[in-house]
Amino acid sequence: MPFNKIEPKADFPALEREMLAMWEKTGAFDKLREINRGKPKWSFLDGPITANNPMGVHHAWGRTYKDVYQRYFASLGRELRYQNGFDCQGLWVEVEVEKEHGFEDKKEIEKFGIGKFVTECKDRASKFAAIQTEQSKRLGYWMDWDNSYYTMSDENNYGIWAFLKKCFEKGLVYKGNDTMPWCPRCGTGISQMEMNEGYREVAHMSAFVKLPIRERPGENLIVWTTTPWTLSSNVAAAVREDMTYVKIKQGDQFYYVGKANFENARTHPVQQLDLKTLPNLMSLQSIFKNNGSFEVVEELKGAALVGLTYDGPFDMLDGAKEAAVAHCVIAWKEVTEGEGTGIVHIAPGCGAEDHQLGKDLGLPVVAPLLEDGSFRAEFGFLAGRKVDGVADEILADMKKRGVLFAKEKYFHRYPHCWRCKDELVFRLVDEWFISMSWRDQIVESARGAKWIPEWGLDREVDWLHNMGDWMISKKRYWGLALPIWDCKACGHFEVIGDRDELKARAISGWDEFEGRSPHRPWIDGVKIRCASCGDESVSRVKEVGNPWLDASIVPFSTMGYFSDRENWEKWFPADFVVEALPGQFRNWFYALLTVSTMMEGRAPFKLLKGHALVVDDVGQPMHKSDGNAIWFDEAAEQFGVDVMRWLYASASPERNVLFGPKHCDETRRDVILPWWNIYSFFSNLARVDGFDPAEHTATLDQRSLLDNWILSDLHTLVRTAHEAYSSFDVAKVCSEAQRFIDVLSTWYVRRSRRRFYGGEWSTDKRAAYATMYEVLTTLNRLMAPIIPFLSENIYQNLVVRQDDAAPKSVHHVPFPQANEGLIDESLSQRVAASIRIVSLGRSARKNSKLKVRQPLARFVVDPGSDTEREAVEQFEDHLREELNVKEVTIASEQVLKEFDIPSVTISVEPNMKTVGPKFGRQASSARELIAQLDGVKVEEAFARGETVGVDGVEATLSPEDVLLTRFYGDDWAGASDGATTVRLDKRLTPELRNEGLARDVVRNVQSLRKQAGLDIADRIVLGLVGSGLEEMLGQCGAYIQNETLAAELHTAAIADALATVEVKIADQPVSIGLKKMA
RNA sequence: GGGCUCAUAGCUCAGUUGGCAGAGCGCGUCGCUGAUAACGACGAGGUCCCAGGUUCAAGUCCUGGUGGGCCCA
Repeated sequence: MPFNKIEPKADFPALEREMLAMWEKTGAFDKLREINRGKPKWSFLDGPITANNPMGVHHAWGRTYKDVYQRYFASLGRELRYQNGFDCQGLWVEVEVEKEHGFEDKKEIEKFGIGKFVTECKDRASKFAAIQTEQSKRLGYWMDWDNSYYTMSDENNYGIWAFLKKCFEKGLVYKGNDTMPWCPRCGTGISQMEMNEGYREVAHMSAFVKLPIRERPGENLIVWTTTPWTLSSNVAAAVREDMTYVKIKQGDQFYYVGKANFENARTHPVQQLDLKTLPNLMSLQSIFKNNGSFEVVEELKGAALVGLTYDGPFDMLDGAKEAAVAHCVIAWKEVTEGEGTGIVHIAPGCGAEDHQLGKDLGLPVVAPLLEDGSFRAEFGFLAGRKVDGVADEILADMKKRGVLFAKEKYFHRYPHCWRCKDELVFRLVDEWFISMSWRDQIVESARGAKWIPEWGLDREVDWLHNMGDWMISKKRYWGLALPIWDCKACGHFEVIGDRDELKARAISGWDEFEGRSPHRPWIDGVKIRCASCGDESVSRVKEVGNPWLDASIVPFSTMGYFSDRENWEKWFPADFVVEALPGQFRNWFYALLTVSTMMEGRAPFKLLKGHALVVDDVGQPMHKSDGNAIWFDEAAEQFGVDVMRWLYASASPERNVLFGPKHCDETRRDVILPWWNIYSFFSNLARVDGFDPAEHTATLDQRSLLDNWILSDLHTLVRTAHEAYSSFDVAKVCSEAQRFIDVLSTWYVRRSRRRFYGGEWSTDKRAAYATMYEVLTTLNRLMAPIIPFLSENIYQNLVVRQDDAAPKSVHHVPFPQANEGLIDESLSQRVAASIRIVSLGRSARKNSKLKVRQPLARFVVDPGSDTEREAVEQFEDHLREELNVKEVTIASEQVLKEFDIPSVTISVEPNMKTVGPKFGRQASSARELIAQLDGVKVEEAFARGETVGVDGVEATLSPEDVLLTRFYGDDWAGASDGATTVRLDKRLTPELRNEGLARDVVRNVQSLRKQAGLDIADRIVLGLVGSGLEEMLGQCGAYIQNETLAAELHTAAIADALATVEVKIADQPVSIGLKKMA
């Protein structure tokens, strides 16, 4: 079948959709799996994507990597699992469902019904998994989409039970309490990892509060807080023993504060907000001044205050009773001289550090808040009030009672719920934990895998060492049902390891549960008998599990660990995992390693590769709320996914990728379009010429030097691509391929173009076609993992249409092997040299304002190396044509004389690479002295085999120590680069001048032909009117007629011209007119 | 507060064992005109963040800063 006619302006998104449909119709993916079935395995483990929203462009980076490497290993004949994962359970899904219903808090969920709510969460995850599946297909991501894993599956959930049971058996599961960040709206604790993501800068009304010292009437401590509600739970006041404090007298009262704190200028600790618009903070000193005159009466060490007792601000509330008797000044080394008063309000029930300190010192804990962030009944006027609305009232109340010293609006970073954006509070809660006492084992697992980049391992180990015990519970609804049955009667708890165990242990509720997924609320009805006290109403704890558990059991649950161990052993551990780096050290990677170490004592992957983030055009993180996020679908249809994939594949993995229209355009222009242009150039010619790849072949010795060169470079590229792909460095494949495309376009095709024109199938034409065909099909296969659509489209035309026996998809073709026999390093170097010399020639022309259109008599090359000399000899024709000269000559003494090339002046520059070591300490001064040498004399001396001395220094110069730069006479245009010098003869004979004029005329006529809408083959009558054209026409008339298909050439205006134009040629006005031949 | 990391052209980034500061984009000039809304060439553009130090020689090595980013506390 003939080759397709290729439109130069391609609609890539449309082309991609066509290929998608074709794959779908022909079952191309299934066919690939069939081809590789039973072959050596390559195990990829997919980190599940959160199935809660449609994909953004940022998801496409990681997925591009996943698909690229899968396609590469498939092309090597490896069997793959192709299993995609969806992360389904967790708060983020709940939040969206809540939003849909407009729920404000957990009460509304319970009113709505946990069962209905959980079902909707499930449905939402399924819905977006389906949407993401379609989007992933559009990305060209080849996966076994009917076999994706879902973290909400029974297999996955029961798998986690098994893990937790193991932890339990080792005594690592415990119920703990801690003061932790809590989201009052979501009614759940926020883990350390989650909190890191939620900091925002906000203003709070802060309070300076008086604490009257019981032992010393009239004397007060002053503490400061940005969270006045915590004052209700104050237990102690902390000072640093070695810090200096001042005692200040104001009116009839005395106050204690830190000396440095007292004197410090204060600032808001914010970075993002516009600092100029922030109100200034008053120093503590100024705050005193505001209250009237004062005087510092004494300086003392903090130690002098320790042990004093004081009256708390809310001792009258029932809830604070226990603390009231305990109020005392304690020593704490964390107290600072920076912000605050130097005396720190300690509320162990309202702050993590406070809680730790309280534990250490055995202080009572006052926990004032309920789950929903409201005050407990024992807190008097605050009872039932939500914590986020009481600051003003608390301040007003303290003011009324005279214990408020001052208040002030204060801007700072404060943690917020990463999902609902509400402010977090610190709250004392019971949660379930896995002890990390065995962290060293996990570290060992981490070390057992290879990490790219290498520092990833260090980062992970660092995290593992610092990580506290893993809080695995969440007081929510949609998630793993923690398999912990906790006996209310005796406090004994146990972990159930799987469904069968639960069935065996169940004494009630099983029948209702049977047939349900192990989720709330259905699982909650199953009761067991307490193994310790025999109580028969032991229920599961209410909590659900941390979602990172869900994602981390997958190396086991998805590979058949619990159902088909033999199969599991074939795929575990995974050969490859690739995910975005930031965050995952403390999330998925951490959890994966923890679970897998518990289950099998080793990492679940052999190699982990990480990459950075996708940010917008100007480097800012993409956020839906900032309006700079780009949805995947939009980008896919605007730029095409091949462009997107190339952009991602070519990016440096450790650096954030800037994604935006500008960068997509750049990628398209730099890579996709040049590649397409080369391809369409070939296909269109092949179509017209009736090229048949089976028939029009060429042996190596029938091919031209250029052919052998491009084949050499091609196979070097194949070799490099293999190395790069298999070391997971696709960016290198991209950069090398791009370099190849560039040289293919700008040299091979450019230089070979004419070989494709003309009718007969000469040996040379066959060679050109055969070579081009091999280059295109090979390069196409090479890039197929990166740009699967475009390469498929090209393959269908270049191969499938020509050969019925060929594999039906480019992705079924084995990856090409480098033919080392075709690689000729020295030929590549010679071609590179010829390209360099042409570039020098162009530079010389440019410097002397001699346009390429003007033919010149002679190009003289003084080669800088043997390679260049050979290049000039071998590629003389190319040099002549590219530079439009009549002759190319290699410089020699005889040549210089013969063509009257004047002696040149030469400047001398030191080559510091050799001069440095040789001159040592004197190198600097030598450098200047050398530059002043007479270059001609230096060159002559070298020519005689002598070295050259430099005044004032001892060593002498050899040829390799200096660079000599030549200057050329009036008749010559020259350029030099290193040791290479080229010269162009600037002298124009009348014949040369005429030829130049003729080419000017031709160019203008061609442009006029195009304007007039003539077909390439139309013949014309041409009229030229202008002074001084006769001689030129006499010499070059035939040439002009030939080039412009002018059957007639007149030196008079054409009477009924189709088009005319007035131009200037060699500064002379010329009128050109033409009409179509009848 | 501690650790890691980055800082090079207007932009995005290379720069290996220390040895004449680079690429692409953008910009400017020009060319080509049967790859044509395409393509090519040439050019301009630098306080290599700052200050010290080592060295004949520092973008590169060392020390200390400044400024960004990430992580931890």
